[in-house]
Amino acid sequence: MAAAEAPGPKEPRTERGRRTLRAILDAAAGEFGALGFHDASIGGITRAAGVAAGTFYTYFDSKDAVFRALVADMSARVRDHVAPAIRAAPDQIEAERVGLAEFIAFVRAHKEIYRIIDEAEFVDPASYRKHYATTAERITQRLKAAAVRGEVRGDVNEVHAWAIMGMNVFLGLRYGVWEEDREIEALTHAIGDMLAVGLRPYPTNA
Amino acid sequence: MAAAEAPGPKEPRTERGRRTLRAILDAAAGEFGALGFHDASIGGITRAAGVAAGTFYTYFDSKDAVFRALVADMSARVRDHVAPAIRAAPDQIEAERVGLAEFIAFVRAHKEIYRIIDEAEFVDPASYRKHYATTAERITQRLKAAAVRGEVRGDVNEVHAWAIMGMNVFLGLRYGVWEEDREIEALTHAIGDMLAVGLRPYPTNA
Amino acid sequence: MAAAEAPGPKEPRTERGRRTLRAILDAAAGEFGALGFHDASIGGITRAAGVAAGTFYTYFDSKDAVFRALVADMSARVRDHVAPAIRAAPDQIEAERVGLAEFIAFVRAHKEIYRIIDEAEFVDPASYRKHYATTAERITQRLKAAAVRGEVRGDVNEVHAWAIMGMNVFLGLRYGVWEEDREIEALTHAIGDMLAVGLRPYPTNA
Amino acid sequence: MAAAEAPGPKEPRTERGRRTLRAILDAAAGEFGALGFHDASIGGITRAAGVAAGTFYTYFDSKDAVFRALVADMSARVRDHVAPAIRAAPDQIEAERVGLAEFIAFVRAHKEIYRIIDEAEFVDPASYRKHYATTAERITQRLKAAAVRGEVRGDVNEVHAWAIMGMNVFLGLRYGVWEEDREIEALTHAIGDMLAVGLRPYPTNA
DNA sequence: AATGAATGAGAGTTCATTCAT
DNA sequence: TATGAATGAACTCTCATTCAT
Repeated sequence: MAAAEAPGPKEPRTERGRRTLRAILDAAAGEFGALGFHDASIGGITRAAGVAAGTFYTYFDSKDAVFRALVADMSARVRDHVAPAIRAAPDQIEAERVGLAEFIAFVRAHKEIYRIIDEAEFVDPASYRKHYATTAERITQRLKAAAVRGEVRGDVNEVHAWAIMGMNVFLGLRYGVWEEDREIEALTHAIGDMLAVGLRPYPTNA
Repeated sequence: MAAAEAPGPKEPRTERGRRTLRAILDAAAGEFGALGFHDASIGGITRAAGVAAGTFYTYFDSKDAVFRALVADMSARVRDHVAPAIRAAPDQIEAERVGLAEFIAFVRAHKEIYRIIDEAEFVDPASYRKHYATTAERITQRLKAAAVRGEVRGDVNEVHAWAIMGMNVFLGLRYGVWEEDREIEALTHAIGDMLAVGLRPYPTNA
Repeated sequence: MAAAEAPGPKEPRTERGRRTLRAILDAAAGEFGALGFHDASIGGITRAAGVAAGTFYTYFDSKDAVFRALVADMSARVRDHVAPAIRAAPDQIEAERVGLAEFIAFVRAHKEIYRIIDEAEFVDPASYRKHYATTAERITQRLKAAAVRGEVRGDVNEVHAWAIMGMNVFLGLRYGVWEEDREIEALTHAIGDMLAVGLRPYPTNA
Repeated sequence: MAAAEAPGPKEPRTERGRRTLRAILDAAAGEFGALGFHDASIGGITRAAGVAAGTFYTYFDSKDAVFRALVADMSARVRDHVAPAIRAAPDQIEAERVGLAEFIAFVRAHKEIYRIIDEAEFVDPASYRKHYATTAERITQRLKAAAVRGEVRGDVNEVHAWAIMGMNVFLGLRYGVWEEDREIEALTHAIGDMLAVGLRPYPTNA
C-alpha cells in the first residue's frame, strides 16, 4: 500500500471513511489520467467521487499529496503485475522478454497509470526518480545475479538496466498507449533477440 | 526553423521586432526549463525578456503557442547537433554509438531543452509525438539502409528504432540530466557492445 | 422567476447561500444599471455585494450569465407590475391606456431596469428578442380577444401589437427615463385618444 | 456631412488622405455593425481598411470618436433617404405612411446602420438623444403644420411624435432587421389605418 | 501620411484551500 | 465525518493608444 509511505492519505477510522477514501482515490486516478495533473481539479475529483469539496481534505493535505499517493500506488501495481512472470522465467534473457510482454499488457490495460507515472517527472520529481531508480536497481540486481549464474555476460551493470528500462518504457508508450498496432509477441521477439545475443556471455560470443 | 511550421510566431517585419522575438524566445526557454510549463508565467517571460507584458502577444497567440514553437525549435536543434556525427560514422553500429555520445553531451549542455521536450507529452502531445515519431522514423531508415549494406541483421524495423531511442532517452535523463556520474564513454561502451552483438547480421551470429 | 429559465444562477443549498445570491443579484442590477454592461465589472459587483471576487462564480458562470438572469428577472417584473391593471380594465382601449400609464410609472421608479433590458439588444440579443417577442405576443392575444368582443376592429394583428409596444417603449424612454417633464395623464390622454379614434380631424370623426 | 459636427474626423489635406479616411469609415461601419461597439476593435477596423494600426489616429482621436462620427453620418443618411418621399406626400396621414415605408425599406437595405444608431444609447447617449430628439422635433413640426391645414386634429404635439417614432422604430427592428416576413405594404396598411381612424370597431367608424 | 512595434492597465476567470455548520 | 459556501491570489489575454522611424 502506497499509503504506508511518506505523507500518504490520512488513515480513515471508520468503514464509511474507508469507502470515501477509496472513492476519492479512484476518482483521482481517472481525473489525472484523463486530464493530466494541471487540468485535473479537486472539484472534478470530488464530483466524480460523489463527495463534497471539503471532504477531500479529510484524507489528503493537498492536490500534490493525492498525486504522490497515486504514483506510489501505481508504481507498486506495475511491479506487482510484472514480478511473478519474471520470477517464473527459466533464465534472465527470458525474464526480460516476459517482463516486457507483461509490462506492455499491463500498460494497455491501464493507460492512465502510465500517464500519471510519467507526469510525475514534472509534478513531483522525487516520486518519479524514486520509481525509476527503484526499478533500475531491481533490474540491476537481477542482471548481476544472472551474471553470477553465467546467464549473461559478467560486466553487466546499472547502465544496462537503464537501457533496458528505457526500451521497455518507450515501447510501452508507442505500442501500449499510443497505438496497439503490433502484437506483443512481435515486440518481444525483436527485443528479446537483441538482448539475447547482445547480453550473452563473452565466451559464447566469440 | 520552428517558425516555418504550423502557426509559429508571427514574423516581425522590422529589425527591432526580430530582436524582441529573439529575446522572448530565449526568455521562454529559460523560464519553461526552470519552472516547467505550468509554473512558468508570461509575466516571468516578458520580465526576463525586458519587454512589456502585452508585447508577448505581438508574437505569440498564447502560452501554448510559444511552448509549441520552442519544442519544434529544440527538436530541430537536437537533431542538428547529432546528425553530423552520425553521418560521419564508418558503419551503423558505430553511428548509433556516436549518436548516443553526442546526444548525452548535448543534453548535458542543454538540460532545459530536455525538460521542455519531455513536458510536451503533457502540454502539447502532438508536438511530443511528432518529435519522437520523426526521430524513430529517421532511425528506422538508417537501420534499413544499413541492413541493405549488410551492416546489421536484415529484419530490423521500427520496433528496434523505438527501443534504441528509448535507451538513449533514458540514459540521457539518468546520466545527462539527473547526475553526470558516468563518463560518456562508459555509457557508449556498454550500449555499443549490446547493440554490436545484438544487431549484427545473422550469418555472423551463428 | 428567472432562475427557472435556461442556465440561471446555480441554486444555493443553504440559507446563507440564498442571502449571498440575493446580494449579488441586487449589486449586479445596480452596477449594470449605472455603468452599462461593459463598464460594469465583476469586481464592482462583488465589492458592492460585500463578497470576495471568486464568490461570484459560485452562482454564475460568467458576466454574461448574470446579465441574462437579470434580464429575465426584470422582464418578469415589468410584466407582473403592469398585468393586474390591464386585467382590471373595462375594455381593451382602456386597457392599453392604463397599460401605458403603469409602464411609465414603473419605468420612472426603476430606471435601471429599463437600461438593462434595452442593452440586452447588444449584449444578449436572444434575451432581448425573447422579452419583446413575448410581450408582443401577449398584446396580440389581448387585441384579438377584444376584437371578438367587438371592442376593436376585427383585423388587428401582430403588427398593431408591435406598433403599440414601440409607442410605449419610446414614451417610456423619453418621458420615463430621460425627463419626467409630462404628467402620465397627458401621455395616456394623447395616446389613448390616438388609439381610440385615430389622427383624423375631429369633425370627420363624428 | 457628419464630419462638420462636433469633433469629427480630422480633415485630410491630400487626395490620398481622403481615400484613407473613406476606407476607415467604411470599415468602421462594417465592424461596428457586425460586432457591436465593444466587440469591434480598432485593429479589426484598420485591418479591414487595409491600413496600419497607427494610421487610425491620424483621422480620429479615439474609438468613441469614430463611433460618434458614424452615428451622425448615418442619422443624416436615414433622414435624407426618407425626407423626399414625405415631402411629396399629398397630406400628412399619407406622409406618415410613406415615411414608414421608406424607413423600413432603408433599414432592410442597411441593417448595420440601425444597430449602430441604437447602440449609441449606451456608447454615446448624447448622439442617441440628439438623433431621436431631432427626429421627433421634425415630426412634431410636420404634424403641427398639418393641423393648421386641417389634415390632422388640432391638439397634436410632441407626444404624438414620439409615439409615431416609437412605432416606426419597433416595426423597423421587427420587420426590417430581424425578419422580413411581412410586405412593407402590410405594415403601412395596418399602421396607416390605425393612424387614420384609430382602433375603434368599423361600425362606429362609419 | 503611414507604419507597426511597444505599452500597460485592467478584466474575467480559476481553483486550491479554509472553515463554520 | 461530511458539507458546500467563501476566499483571494494569481494568471492569461485584450486592446486602445503612443511613438520612433
